[in-house]
Amino acid sequence: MVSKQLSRKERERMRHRQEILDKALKLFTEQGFHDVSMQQIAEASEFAVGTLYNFFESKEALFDELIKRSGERIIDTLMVIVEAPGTEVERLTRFIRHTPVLLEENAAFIKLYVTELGTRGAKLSSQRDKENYDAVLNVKLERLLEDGMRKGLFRRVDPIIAVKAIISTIETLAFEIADQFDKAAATEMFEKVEQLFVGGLLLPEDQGND
Amino acid sequence: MVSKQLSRKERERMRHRQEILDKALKLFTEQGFHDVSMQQIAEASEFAVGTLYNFFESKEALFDELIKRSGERIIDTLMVIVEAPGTEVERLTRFIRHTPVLLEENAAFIKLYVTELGTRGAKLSSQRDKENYDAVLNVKLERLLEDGMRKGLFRRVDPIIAVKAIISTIETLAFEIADQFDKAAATEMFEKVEQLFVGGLLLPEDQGND
DNA sequence: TTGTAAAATGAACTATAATTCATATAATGA
DNA sequence: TCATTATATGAATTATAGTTCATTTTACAA
Repeated sequence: MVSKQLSRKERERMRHRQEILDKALKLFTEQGFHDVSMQQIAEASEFAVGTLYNFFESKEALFDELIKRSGERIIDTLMVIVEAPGTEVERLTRFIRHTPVLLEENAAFIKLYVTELGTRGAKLSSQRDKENYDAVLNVKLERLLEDGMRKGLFRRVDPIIAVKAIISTIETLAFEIADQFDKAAATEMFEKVEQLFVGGLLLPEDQGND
Repeated sequence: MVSKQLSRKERERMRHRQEILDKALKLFTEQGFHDVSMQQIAEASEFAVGTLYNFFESKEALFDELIKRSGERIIDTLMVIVEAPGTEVERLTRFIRHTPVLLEENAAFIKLYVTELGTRGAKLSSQRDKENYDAVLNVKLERLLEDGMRKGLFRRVDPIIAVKAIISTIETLAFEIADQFDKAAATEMFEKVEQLFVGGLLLPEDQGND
């Protein structure tokens, strides 16, 4: 919000920083946090190990930055979709259908996010961030379902369980196809997810509207 | 199948082996594969590091054994349930409802299984075993759903997606509660999962049968 | 051209942890 | 009791990887 005028040098530095992050993301995605060494990141980004430490406090700090950057962006996007105008059915539908777009733009990152921080495990400090994001998103989705039920759009189910089912399904499938991403295939896949959940949550008399 | 008559010495050795596995499981569950050292396992099981290597080729071999033992047993149990007699609705219901029982008997192991090998990641050699088990189980569940759809019991959805949704939801929730397991709470939780999926998959006219 | 500061370097240091193996201990049976 | 074998031990070895820092290189302005 503040800065706009960065000197050439500063911009250069940002670019270098980003290059390191990009290469690190690729490696972490392929091999996982533990199995990537700073040496490897240095070689991949064509800097010396020492240089990495000019940019990042530690290996974990580098990783955290990776998570924070893209993680926040993705969660923000989803948040906007969940809160957009429209009926609960429309909003839930859009939420599920948006996954392929996210995947297209962030395939490598999403794979990392899901592998290292996905609904399980708690090994890294950035796990905390992830949990905070998720908590907020989950609550919003729960509200969405509750509202939908109140209005008689959705069948009555436990909203907490339903949200967890939806999120874990999306994460799992997203992970599976993040490698060899194909937009058409992904779109088709998440339309089926939508059919499963929206079709399943919708009250019988409302089915076949879409 | 073969052995029954083990000498006292052999039995003793098996017991020691099992003690090591038990302590290792506990540690791996709490801290993850990478963050547990052979030293720690040695201390916990009250053997020397060298002794561990008399029982297991390597740290990874120890881990693999852990996965293989309980993993096979659990998958076998689930397989039996999926293939038991009854309508598709009953079989799917029993499958989902059986989770609390599994959790009760194998809380620590399930947590490990899900954390280190859960639907994501591919870091350890035992991942291969896990994938094989899962593949077989998934196919059986897919058949179950297909049969149910053919008979008009279930709404028509993509069975592959549906199975992945069911499995990932169960795994995620199982992981969440494996720590502080409470039978009653777990039972209630998985009844809700059942309502979500079975209630959602069931054709409208059949709802309210159970 | 040259002095200074910023950036980059990578060998060396440190820490950690898997694995080995010469040695000690215990069990067994003649 | 003693010889033999199996089992257990843990210090030493090896390997790996995160981190540091004295030195070099580069960028830039006077």
